Formats: sequence, C-alpha cells, structure tokens
Amino acid sequence: MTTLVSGIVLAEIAASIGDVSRANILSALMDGRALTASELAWHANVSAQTASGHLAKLVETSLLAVEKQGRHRYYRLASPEVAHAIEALMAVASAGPKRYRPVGPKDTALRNARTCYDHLAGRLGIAVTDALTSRNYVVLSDSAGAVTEAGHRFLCDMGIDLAEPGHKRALCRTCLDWSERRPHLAGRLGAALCTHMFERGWIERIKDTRALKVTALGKNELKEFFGIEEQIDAGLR
Amino acid sequence: MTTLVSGIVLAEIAASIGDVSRANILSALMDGRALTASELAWHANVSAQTASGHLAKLVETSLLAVEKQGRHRYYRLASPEVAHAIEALMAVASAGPKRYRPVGPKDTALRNARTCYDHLAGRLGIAVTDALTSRNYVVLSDSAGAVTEAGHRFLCDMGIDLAEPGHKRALCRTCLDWSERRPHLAGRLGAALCTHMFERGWIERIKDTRALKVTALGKNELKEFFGIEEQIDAGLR
DNA sequence: CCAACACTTCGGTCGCCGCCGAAACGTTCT
DNA sequence: AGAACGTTTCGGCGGCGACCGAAGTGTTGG
Repeated sequence: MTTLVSGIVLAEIAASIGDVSRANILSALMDGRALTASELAWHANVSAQTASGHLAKLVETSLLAVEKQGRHRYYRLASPEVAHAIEALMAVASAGPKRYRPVGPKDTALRNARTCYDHLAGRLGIAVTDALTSRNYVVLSDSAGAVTEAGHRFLCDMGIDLAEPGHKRALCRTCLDWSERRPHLAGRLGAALCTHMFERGWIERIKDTRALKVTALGKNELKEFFGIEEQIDAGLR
Repeated sequence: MTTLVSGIVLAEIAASIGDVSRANILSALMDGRALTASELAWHANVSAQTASGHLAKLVETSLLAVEKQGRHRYYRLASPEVAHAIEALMAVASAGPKRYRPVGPKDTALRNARTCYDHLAGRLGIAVTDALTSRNYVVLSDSAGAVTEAGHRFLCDMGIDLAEPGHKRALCRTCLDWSERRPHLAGRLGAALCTHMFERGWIERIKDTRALKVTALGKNELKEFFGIEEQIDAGLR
C-alpha cells in the first residue's frame, strides 16, 4: 500500500545497475571518460549486440549519456551523482562479509590508487586527503570539508587555481572510498588535484583502467609537496 | 576481461535493491527503525512467504540485519552506509527526466518533511540546514561541514549535547537530499536535532511512514530557534 | 497441551530478461 | 559505388527469479 513512486523508481535505477554486464560497463566508465560501445562490450565480456541492449537501458534510466561522433558512439556517466551512487554501493559491498576472497592483482592495483570519476581514490587518494587535513589546508568534519585560507595559498603555490567562473560545481566535497572505507577528497578540489598530477606526469593510468601508477617523478613530488613517503606503488605490470 | 570482483559484487548489491518489493522494504526501513517481517510484507504489498524470501536475500547481501525477539523478527538497515547508498540512488532517480509525473499526496508529504535514516530531510531538513549555516553555526563547504564554536554554544543552549563517549560516529556529515537536490545535515548532529525535535514534540510521524508533520508547538519553536517561517506543513492527514 | 500466531521452507508455475546469430542501418574509406 | 566497420534491431532460446499455496518450525498464551 505504501507503494510510492519513489520505491518503483528506486528499484528501476538499482535494477539497471544490478546486472554483472552493466555493472562492469559502469565500472569501466567510473573514471569519467567516455568510451565507445565496442570498448564497453569488451569490458563487459559480451557481444556487441548484447552490450548495445545494455547501453540502451542505461541511457533510458539516465545513468549514461551518449554522444554520437561519426560511426562511433561515446558513452559516459550521465552525471557526478551517478558516480557518487555507485561508489556508495561499492562501500556497502566492501563492508559486507568478504565473501569473495579471491582479490586479484587488478583489485590490488585498484586499491592502491585509482581515479573515482575525476578525482583520486584508493590509498593514494586517502594519503593526499590526510596530508591536506593534517596541515589544516582542508577542514573535514568527518566526511565533509572546506578549504582554509592557508589551503588556498598552498594550492596556489602548487599552481592549482580553484577560481572558476560558473561555480556550478562544489569546491570541496567528499566521497566515501570503498576500499579504504573512509572519505576522500572530491568536488572541484579533488578534480583539480587529480588533473594537476596527470598533467605534471606524477601519475599515469595502468593500461586503460581506473588504476593508477605513481611515476618516479610523482614519488618525489608527492614527498615534496605532501610529505607522502609510504610506498604507493601498484606493483603490477 | 576486466571482469573484476568489484563488478560482480556491485551488481549483486544493486540487484538486491533492484526489485520493486525489496525497494519498498528498504524504503520503509529508511527511517532507521526496525520493523517485523509481516509489517514489511504489508509495505511491499506481497504475501508473507514472498517477503520472507526477499528479506533473506537482503540479509544475505548484508543490506539488512535481523534481530529475533520472541516470535517476531525485527529487520533494520544493516548500517548507515546502506541508507547513504539508497539516498544516493534516489538522488540519481530524481535527477533523471521526470517520467513518473503522478506524484501522489504521499510523495508531497515526503518532500515536505521526512526522516532520512535518523535525521531530517525534505524541505524541513533543508530549512534547518540553511538556518544553521546562515548563522555560521555550521560551516558547510558545499556538501560537508563542521560545527563552529558559536554553533556548539547555540546547540548547548537548546539543550542538545553533542558530547559522546565513544565518538565512533561522525559529528557532522551531510547527505544528499533527493527531493531538494541539495545536501542536508546528517551525522551525529543531524540525528541529535531530529531526536530533540521528536522528544520535545515539535514533529510527529504521519501514520507510520517516514513523512513528518510539524506540530503547532513545533512551528513556534522552529521560528523561535531557527527563524523558520515558511509553511512546512504536510497538508495531508 | 492445544490453538493461535509469526515466520520460513518447499514445490511448482509463469513471466521477464540476458544472451547470441543473423540481418539491417549508417558512416567512413578507397 | 562497393567494401569495411561500428552499432543497432529482430527473433528465438534458455534460465533465473518473483510469486503464491501448502506445509513445516518455533513461540506465545490460555
């Protein structure tokens, strides 16, 4: 009797994610990039036709957005909210009793360092978050935060400019890290830090996954700027 | 080939939510209370046997926890993370093109004021959040926040004590409000405010739902303490 | 001790959905 | 124009799972 609309649409969205092929597709898109239908079919281990069906459903439930480009179709997450919801689900998943022990090397790499939509996650993401909070550059009241004045100066010195015209997006958000089970930096700040590290060559993608590798330069710079010493090394590939 | 473990478990959790009956069960538990199997069967509009199967699955995927009590079995959300994930999904759902126009009176009531796990949400939740932030009692850097010194004094004057022995839980978190599409106060602070309002009779549950009604006393007090004038009235029942 | 009750398990039906082969559509390249 | 390619549509198959009736387990209460 309490069959509210909300219940139906909640089920629809969740069911849309709740298929292994589609979950893999979404996971592959979690780094915020846009991939073609066939790339996604490969990621999901299914034929092109099957993937096409899944993609259509994901678009219909507004989890994905499409962009036509020549004979390709690029799919990407429809919004940061989608990425947020997926990470939240991952957090629940990893909280449960570890029923899937066989954590492969790929998972190890992901746990080490990865992108989460457009910012850093994993041990690296947490390390950066901790570095900024311990120096009072960012204040996080548990899962939330603000950038202090000192923080703005520090970021400015690093060459990161957070000023943005249409400040549509949040400056400093947090996102629950499913592997570390703690919040890491997201929002415009998180994205800016991540972009910065890519541009300066501190980090690189491992193959074409969300997993990241910290370069030799990156290790030096991370120590220099953030005092991060710990071995954040993929140790894979 | 990128069939990571994470994809499988993500799908498993999402699929667990992705059934209308189970989604309704979870929705009914979103206020943080524990309900019996038959109550939940009623909420989901299915027979007791069917509900039992659903509940077993939800427990297996660690979305729900059970507590035996005599011949009853009380089910509740397994953790705040679960509530968080569901709210995140709701946010995605309400972001998509409004395909389900027929928003009934119950939805209206929910949008007005409701509990979200153990804190306030809907227009009321947002109003309280805004009141606290506009007076600098709480600093929210977009979706995150900390309680200021003035804020602590204010809350203390109100009779809310945030000191807690085992400070296991976060003091001030935020949670994305799916109806208002903005973050509202959660964490220990959010819970304390909600409890306080219940205890003093400012708010009451509408029937046995998550929806809330602001009492006449509540309206006065909300104006007194938070300067909230706007009509936050369920207008139902 | 038996009836009432809350809940779960079992058995069987039915519908939905994920899958692929084949074919159609649209774009690009030569 | 024709071939190659990326993508979608169609059709049919197979299996999972949601559902309920009936029966079983365990608890409460007279």
